Amino acid sequence: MEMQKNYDPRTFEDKLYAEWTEKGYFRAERDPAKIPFTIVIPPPNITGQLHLGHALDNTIIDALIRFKRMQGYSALYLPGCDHASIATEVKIVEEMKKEGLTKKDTGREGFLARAWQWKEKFGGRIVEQLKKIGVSADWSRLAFTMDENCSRAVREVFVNLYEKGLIYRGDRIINWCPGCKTALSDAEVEYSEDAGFFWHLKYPVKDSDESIVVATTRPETMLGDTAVAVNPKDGRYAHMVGKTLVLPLVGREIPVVADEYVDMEFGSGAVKITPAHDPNDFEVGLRHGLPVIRVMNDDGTMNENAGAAYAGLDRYAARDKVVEDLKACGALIKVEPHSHNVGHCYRCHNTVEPIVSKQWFVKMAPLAKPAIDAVARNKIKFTPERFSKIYFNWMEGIKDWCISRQLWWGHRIPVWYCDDCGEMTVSKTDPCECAHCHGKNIRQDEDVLDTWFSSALWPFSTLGYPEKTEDYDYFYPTDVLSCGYDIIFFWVARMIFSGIEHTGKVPFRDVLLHGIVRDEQGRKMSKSLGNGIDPLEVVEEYGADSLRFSLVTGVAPGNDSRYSKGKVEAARNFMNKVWNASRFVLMNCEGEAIPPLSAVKLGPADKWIVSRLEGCIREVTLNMGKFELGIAAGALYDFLWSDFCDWYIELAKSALYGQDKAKKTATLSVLCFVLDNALRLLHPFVPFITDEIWRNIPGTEGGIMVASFPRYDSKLAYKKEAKAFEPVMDVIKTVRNIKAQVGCPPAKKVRLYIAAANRRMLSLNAGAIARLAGASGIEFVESGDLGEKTLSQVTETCTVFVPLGELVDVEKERERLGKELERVVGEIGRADGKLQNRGFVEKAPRALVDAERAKLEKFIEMKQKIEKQIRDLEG
RNA sequence: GGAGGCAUAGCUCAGUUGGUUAGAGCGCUCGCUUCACAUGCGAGAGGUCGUAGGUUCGAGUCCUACUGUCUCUACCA
Repeated sequence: MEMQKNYDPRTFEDKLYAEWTEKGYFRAERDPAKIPFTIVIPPPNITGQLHLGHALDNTIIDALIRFKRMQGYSALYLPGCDHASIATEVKIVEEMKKEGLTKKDTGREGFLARAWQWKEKFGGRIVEQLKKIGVSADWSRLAFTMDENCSRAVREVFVNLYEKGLIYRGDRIINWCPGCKTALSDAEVEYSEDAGFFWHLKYPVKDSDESIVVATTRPETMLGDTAVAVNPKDGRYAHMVGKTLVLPLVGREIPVVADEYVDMEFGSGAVKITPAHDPNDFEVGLRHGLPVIRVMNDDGTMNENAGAAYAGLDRYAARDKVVEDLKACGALIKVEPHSHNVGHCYRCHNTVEPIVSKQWFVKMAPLAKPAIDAVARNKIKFTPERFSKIYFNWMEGIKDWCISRQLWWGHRIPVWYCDDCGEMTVSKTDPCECAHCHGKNIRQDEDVLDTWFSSALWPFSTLGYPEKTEDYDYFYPTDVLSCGYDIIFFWVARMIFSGIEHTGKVPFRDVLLHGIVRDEQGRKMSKSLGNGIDPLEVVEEYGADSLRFSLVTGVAPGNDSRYSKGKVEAARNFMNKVWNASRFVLMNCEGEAIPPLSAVKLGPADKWIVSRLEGCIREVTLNMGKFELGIAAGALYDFLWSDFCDWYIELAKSALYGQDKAKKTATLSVLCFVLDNALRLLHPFVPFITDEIWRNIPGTEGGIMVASFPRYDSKLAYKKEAKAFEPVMDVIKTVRNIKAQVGCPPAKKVRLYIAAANRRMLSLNAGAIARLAGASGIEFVESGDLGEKTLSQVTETCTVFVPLGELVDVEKERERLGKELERVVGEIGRADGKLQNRGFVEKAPRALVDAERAKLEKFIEMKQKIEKQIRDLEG
């Protein structure tokens, strides 16, 4: 094969991917002779395109899958996409808005038709993008959260949970997004510290001069107040409990109640109670049988319960008017700035409102317990381990999960209401009559399920659940779940309790978490900052392998990382290095018969590199097993660049260009052996370049991705021999060092004298030493008494002497040093003169004076060194 | 309020169960158009491992406190 001088991934990546697909390398077979290894993709949303987070996800997973596949497992990487109910719906609504359309205009059917079109377009695009980065997923099993299988699983799970009493419908305080006009789960709310105000309000006691002061950050909610609460232990208010207050503006009479919830220390110690618009107040309301008065509409405007003066006003306009009116009637005592945490919708970022609403919930306590146990008993292991604490923390305090969404795109809730008898029919299949009265007047619930409800089933719904399919039997439970730590709550935790509840098994044994890929300055990538990186552009410029390698190198599990062009360039340079080392090996193999390693006699250098390779195989294998991909990749980088390229290839040149035919053949055999193994080790990380090169190595057959992963073997460790070879490298390094110290060009040939206790290894490799150190000849001596001036340096095993005359032309060197000394002395004079000048020292900026002093010191030091060099030269 | 991460070279980060002289990439300095590669080669400079204690024969690594910083989580109206 003719290899180009420079690595150019564009010439082969697409070609190879097509070939892999065509040959069916990605397809996972249910082979009873093999052990299955399964990872399901964290399904990307169909909302847009791939970002670096996906690239990282998929690089990690693909590396693990390729590793296991090469180790002989039946490795299944199961790909798919998520319908992303709310996220997609928001996007489609935005798109429609540009055309002047609303959901009302299209109606449910029309909207869903549009959504499916969207899915076709963007779902397909994501798949193409994943292919571009080399993902070896089994595309024949491509799944979608709303495809037939997954939808059936959703129905099955919903109905089973309902029948067990673990799904219920009720009026509860939920997070309402007035932008998306839907309920949200707790996990879907993002909090941020926003600047606001604290309004202190005075509520008068009925038929009395007394009053009670309460404070609020949301004054408009006072229109829905149905009580004021104080702590039962609070002596200040003991006499007030049971009295009646008159709610300003509204005129409603509300009681003063005593409740433990109230913190006596905070504020005035009295709290206004708005059961319909605050989760804590709702609980207080339940305990005291208070009315629940909802004063806000779904779109964030006030409703008729708020009173004629406010009905129809937006919540913020209503707030202003309420404050103004309270002020006018003297009920507003004071206003103070107050910053507090405000919840925002994770999709549209509007401020969410806690609102009482009739929604569907999953009862979490019974589900959380076994899910906690599974991790506590190590049936599921988090990597890094610290995330199990975060998981426990969340699971132990978990509240019921609000699963209904007032959206259209998603799995419609499988509940039908009967207009005749008023009963509910909950069914896995669409019923045509009421299960209770058999009436035909049934309507399906309008709402859909939280998108994470279906994602929670992903590891088994994609494998055929609830059917007991062959895939399910063979591949479930899956092995590793890898994703970013930012979706532990949304996804990982829910898969764990769902898997245990519905399949009786933990859905995976290992959870491998990675961090967030940030921008060069450490900021999160986001649309609003415009600092996002399109992985496809990186692939276009540097190739998929460089992107993949840069994403996993120097990164520890669970830690955030920064993307930078520099890192990708470093990875690209490494690819180029591998490319050229391979080119060197293959060029030298041309026209030669290469015997296997076992058929040749290995020299010291050969055993050294084989030993290093063995160590590398060991390190890579063990670290892949521990999910330490960064360490594994780093080990490969060092081995290939330093050990193989910088040392072994250079050492090999003596043999390759020498006269000893057997030695040359043995060297070629070693070069091929090491390259073959190194490429196979590297393949999980950088699949394209490794395959492109590997197939050209003499003796290899088929594609590298179905070749076997190298096994470490202590027979190849050659520990003693590798150690014995080190003095050779020490001598070479020492000579180079001496030359550099005196400014002798590395290529200039010098004679060497070596005093060593053990000469055998050094003399055996004299040719290599001469070549790599740039020596014209090597002579072994007993001591340093050589009868000529030399520079010497001591290594661990010997002393190296280089004749001074060889290093430099003494006359020329003396001249050069003289000039250098002259220059430095001049500089000293200049700097000293400046510093002697009082005006400069007193008036110039301090930093400038300091800098000048530093310069002077440096030049004086240089002068001394040069003078010493001249003295040494004179002898 | 609760929890967790991070703090190591100028910058970005590795450092696996505690164990020789703490590493890499980029940047910097010096020298190289050496026949695989200038996307390169050789040689360097640069670190009191955040602070203070403790455990240990031995601490970047384990423990405690503190400082700085980031994140998650709950929420006090």
